Amino acid sequence: MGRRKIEIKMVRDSGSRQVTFSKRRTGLFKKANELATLCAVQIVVIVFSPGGKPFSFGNPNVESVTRRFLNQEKKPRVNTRAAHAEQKQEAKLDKLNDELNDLLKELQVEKRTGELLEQLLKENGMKAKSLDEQSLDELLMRKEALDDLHENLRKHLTEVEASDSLLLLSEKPVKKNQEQVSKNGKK
Amino acid sequence: MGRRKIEIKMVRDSGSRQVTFSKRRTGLFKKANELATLCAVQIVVIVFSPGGKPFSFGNPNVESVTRRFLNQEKKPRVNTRAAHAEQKQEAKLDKLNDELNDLLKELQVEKRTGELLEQLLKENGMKAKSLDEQSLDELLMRKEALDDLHENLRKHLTEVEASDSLLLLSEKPVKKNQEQVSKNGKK
DNA sequence: AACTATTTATAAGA
DNA sequence: TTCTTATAAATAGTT
Repeated sequence: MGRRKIEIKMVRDSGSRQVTFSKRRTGLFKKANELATLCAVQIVVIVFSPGGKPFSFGNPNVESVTRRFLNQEKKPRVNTRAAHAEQKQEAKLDKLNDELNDLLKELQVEKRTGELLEQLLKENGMKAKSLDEQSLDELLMRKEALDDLHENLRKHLTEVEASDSLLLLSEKPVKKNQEQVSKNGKK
Repeated sequence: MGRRKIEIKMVRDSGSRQVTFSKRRTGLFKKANELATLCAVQIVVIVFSPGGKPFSFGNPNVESVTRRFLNQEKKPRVNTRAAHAEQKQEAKLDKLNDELNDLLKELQVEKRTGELLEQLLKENGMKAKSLDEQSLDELLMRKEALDDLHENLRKHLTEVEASDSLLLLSEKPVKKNQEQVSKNGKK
């Protein structure tokens, strides 16, 4: 049977998802290592498994490359100084806050779905009857709507962040001889 | 002539090395994005080109994941005078980030519960049978674990809000859009 | 963990 | 940099 084409969207089954994660993490790290070797460049890959366990790869190591990235990004400073930096700071907070709100929204939807499912399950169990078409339909529709929401959220965040997260990070301070352009360092 | 096998060692010619870098960087970021999408995980890739130019990809963003990783590694805090304000700001960002991670964790649990319920529901519907003791037990245990997590999250959020979060959020003005200057690539 | 049928990635060449 | 193409590599579904 071999390999089959798949859609790039979250793998539903958690078991399969874990397997996919393991396989692809291995492949990704291998690719990262090849790139580092072939081109003699510094690289870092950090990924948290579905279970929250951290995995990382770094050439020559995670710390130094991360530090280089965080530090060198503060050079390209525009001259609006404090005002500019502050604006970026706000933008960053806005983003984190937006993410929080989006997640809260999604969590709410997820909980409602869970409640519905539990309810259906209980009724079904009590009556020892099978589900009717309507319930299944509603269930599937909710599931789809939820998946779409999640997908859109993820895509959106990736798009936005990928394009200017660096810019935001670049505003990071660390400039000692500057009054107080607080930002975040790595902590 | 198409693709040919190559040894994984530094490419001598700088021109070819740059070409190889560009192609593989694109491929690597694509893989990272697929992994993030397929498994709904946080990931960061940072790489410096042969010319020293930084490129990065992050889901949901570079900073959040980097912070999460560095935080868990536990870092000693360098501390000096002028760094006070900066530290404060940093602490706020860390808190927001922690909230984000907590929510992500809860969402994950919520989804797993949803999966389990859905599965049980389907099986039950197909077999037209009632739930067995074991399934109910597992369901209840999951419910409890979820409730505990939720409770902890609530406490945490309350704590944070009481101290800084609200102040922080209220401080920032209305969200203002800023043009995105994509300095270094991501894709 | 292995096994493969296929899909993807990519080294060369233009 | 972008495209084309022959092949090398990665990997989804199974066992």
